[in-house]
Amino acid sequence: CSRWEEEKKEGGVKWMQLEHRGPYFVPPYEPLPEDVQFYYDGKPLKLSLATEEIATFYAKMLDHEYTTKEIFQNNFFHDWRKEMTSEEQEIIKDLDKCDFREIHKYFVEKNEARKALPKEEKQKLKEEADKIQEEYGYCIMDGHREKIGNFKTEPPGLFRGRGEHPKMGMLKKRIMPEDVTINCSRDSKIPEPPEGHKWKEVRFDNTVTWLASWTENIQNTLKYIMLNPSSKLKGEKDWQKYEVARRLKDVVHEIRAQYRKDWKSKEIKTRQRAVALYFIDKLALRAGNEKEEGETADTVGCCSLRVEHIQLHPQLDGQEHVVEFDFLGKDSVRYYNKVSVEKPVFKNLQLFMKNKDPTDDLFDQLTTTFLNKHLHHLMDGLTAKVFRTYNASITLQEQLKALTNPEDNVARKLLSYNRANRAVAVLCNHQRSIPKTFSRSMQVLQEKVRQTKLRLPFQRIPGLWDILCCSSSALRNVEKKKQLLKRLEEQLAKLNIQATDREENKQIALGTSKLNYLDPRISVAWCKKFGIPIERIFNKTQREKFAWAIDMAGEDFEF
DNA sequence: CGACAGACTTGGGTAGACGTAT
DNA sequence: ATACGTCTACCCAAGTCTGTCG
Repeated sequence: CSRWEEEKKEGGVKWMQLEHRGPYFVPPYEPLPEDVQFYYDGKPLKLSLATEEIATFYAKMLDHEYTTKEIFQNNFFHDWRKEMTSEEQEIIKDLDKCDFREIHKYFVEKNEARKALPKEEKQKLKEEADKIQEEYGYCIMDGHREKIGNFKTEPPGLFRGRGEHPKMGMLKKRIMPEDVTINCSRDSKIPEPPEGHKWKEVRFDNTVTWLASWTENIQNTLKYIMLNPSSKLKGEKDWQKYEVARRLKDVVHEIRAQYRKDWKSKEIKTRQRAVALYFIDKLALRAGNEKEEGETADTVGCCSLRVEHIQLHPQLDGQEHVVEFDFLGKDSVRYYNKVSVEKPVFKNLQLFMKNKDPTDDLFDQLTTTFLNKHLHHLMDGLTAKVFRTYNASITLQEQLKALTNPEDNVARKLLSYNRANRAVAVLCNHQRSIPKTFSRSMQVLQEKVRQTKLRLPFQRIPGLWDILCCSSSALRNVEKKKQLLKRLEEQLAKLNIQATDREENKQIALGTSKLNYLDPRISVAWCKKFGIPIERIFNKTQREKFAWAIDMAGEDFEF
């Protein structure tokens, strides 16, 4: 455990020593060959270098649906024109008259050519990439060599947010060393900017964890280069997060009693806070900070729910006091759920919605700051998102307890694990789009099941072999057959489990909860208790990220 | 306070590495 | 050995929450 339990630093200090090479910059733009042309109004037009580069961004995206969106086109064209020479601006006035198809074709072919490269060439490219990773991908922090999460600057291109993003298509500019702030320790070997360039700033701030930062031009916010999750720094933070969630376990009953009381408060503000907290606790909703309108896609969380996002049904499908939620959450993922709530919650919701327009805030008196202030006062370090961590982890633990049968084989136990994981993913609304190859690969699996069944001989005639048993050689034969049958049956069971698992997982993403919400010590303990090798549930990256938990948790760990 | 900047976690999508079946 | 499907690593956007400033 030593690595995870070294000395605590005071006063927000995150490290004593930090040395690194700075970011790796994406290579400069390579002009198109002479014979690849852009056409305007049917006629070839030679573009200036900067204009051409931006044209290639658009050309590369031609077969994406979003280039057909008006917002995307307008944003792109507006930003593109800004970078044009005045001569180009004179000519290029209508995006519809721009023909990028030849450029598009050029990149498609270039891509295919790269894929078709001989093995040795590919090997060479990989070695070059590895060399860059080796040189720029690691830093020294307090004497440990640590992997960096993202050591490359982001390449220029066209911004594509998620959902109906008002800024889609805008030009994301190339990051230059002059944009980059370096953070490292004063006495370290300070990274050299690329030849002929200088850094925006070099600072020595050991109260933050980032190695470099720059401001991106779309939202005008900072981007950082930080450590990989496998690092000690990130691991300790992660551990801390779960310890806070475990402390919530001790007081959550009091908190629940409190918000039930608050449903009847004289203050509307208090009632709103109590109902919102009920949703955050029961449904694992996100806090829902307010966002600047028009700057991002229209998505909401709990505190920013609007009247139009819920419908109240006094009765529905034999249940009472049903709230029907329908809204776009983080990443514009739809949250749709019908929940039977306690009567005072229902009554309060009716009250909050009275005389409001659909676009009015449901919790008009509530902000995340106000909610979190209250939570702070209930428990040290408590914020809205801790409820998600707590409920996810406790659900996994309970589900594992309920679903795991010690008599089961490994495959069955793993199915139980995945089902427990799935229960959490459903709770947290972690969805994915159905994989493009899903139905085909499902068919392939079903066919395998069928084939295996066909190979099962005599399966429905028990005792047949006993009858056939009349000589010693026949006996040996029968023994062989029995072995074969057993193998086939096991294989069949395994395939069936695999098929079930895959079908149930069609629209559910397990990764996010596994990586961010489930205390890994629960999984480690489960593996130890039931003799499952840890590799069966955590891949290499996950084992690296959760090294602290694998080190610490015994089979009797309780969240 | 309320807006805003800053720092850090959480999120889905996807290219391409990788492993497996044929 | 190769084709093929799966999984991982990476990408970078989009959240949460804290602190500061006027």
